Amino acid sequence: MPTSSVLGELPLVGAGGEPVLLSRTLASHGVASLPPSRIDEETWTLEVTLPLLRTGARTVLVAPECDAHARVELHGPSVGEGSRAHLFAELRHMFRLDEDLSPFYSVAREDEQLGWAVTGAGRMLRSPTVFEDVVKTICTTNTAWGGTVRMVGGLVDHLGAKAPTGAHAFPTPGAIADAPDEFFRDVARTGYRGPYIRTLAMSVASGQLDLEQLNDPELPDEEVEQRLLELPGVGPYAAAHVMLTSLGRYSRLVLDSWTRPAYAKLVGRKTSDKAIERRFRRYGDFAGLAFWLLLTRGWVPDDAASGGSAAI
DNA sequence: GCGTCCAGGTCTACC
DNA sequence: GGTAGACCTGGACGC
Repeated sequence: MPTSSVLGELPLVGAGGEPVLLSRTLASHGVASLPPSRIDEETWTLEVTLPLLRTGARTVLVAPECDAHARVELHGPSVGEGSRAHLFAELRHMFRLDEDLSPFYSVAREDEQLGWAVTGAGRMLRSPTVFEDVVKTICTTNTAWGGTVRMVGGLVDHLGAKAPTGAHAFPTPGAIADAPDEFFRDVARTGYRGPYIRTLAMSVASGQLDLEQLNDPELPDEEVEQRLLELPGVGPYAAAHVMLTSLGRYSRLVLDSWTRPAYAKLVGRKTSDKAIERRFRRYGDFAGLAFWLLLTRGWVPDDAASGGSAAI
């Protein structure tokens, strides 16, 4: 076990003063658990390796402390105040603590199927960058989950900056752009997705493409979706997934090989995509989030989601 | 152990 | 605009 020290507290409260459930946020979607993150579903802790501002990376642990905040621990040697502030800024970004989910909770509170969510569910854990989330989402397309884990793990373990713990951060666009064809084919085994990921990384590394601009709240959903669909390897599923899990845009429904059967099981019959979209239209800008929450409620036992300290 | 088939989402060519 | 097939890998299955 690496030596560790307490770095500080992460408040579990949204921008509107609404509660943030650590367990629900960590279990918000599968991509959140891909390297360089690791989620322990016994203790509801997040271990993640993040790049520092200049060089290197550090591994931090976010653990339940009480309903009001989580405890943040640093693995390995201590860091200066600048790096500490940077790591906290990254964690606040990942937990979307700048987002006010109160408008959604106002809708959910009136809905018998979603009322349970107002205690702090619905907050999607995101990566430090949109680039990371887009690459990970491309790695989820047209493959089994094991393949996604292998591809992302390959990128992280071989191209990401190394922390003193031996763990690696997610690689920079430049590191991915510089990787040879053989790496994508023989190591990460990304298959036909290799050229997509590399082209994307080259565009971002060169400055030709700024994916982080998609965080701009002034951009309408339609434009965000269009810009995502223009990226190599990103189709309707991937665009909806990035909008939901990374960009805080909840209007699009993620319709894929898991959500369609899961919804069919829930309602007892197969339903067309258009019919599903019609049924969730009443949730307006939160249609995608409502759909997602209905399908994933069982991912966290209700007793584990009842309070931050309950999981200890 | 080997070969075959299938699932998975996106892209491209074709109608 | 809609459709078919290719892309690539891992897993399941039969022999």
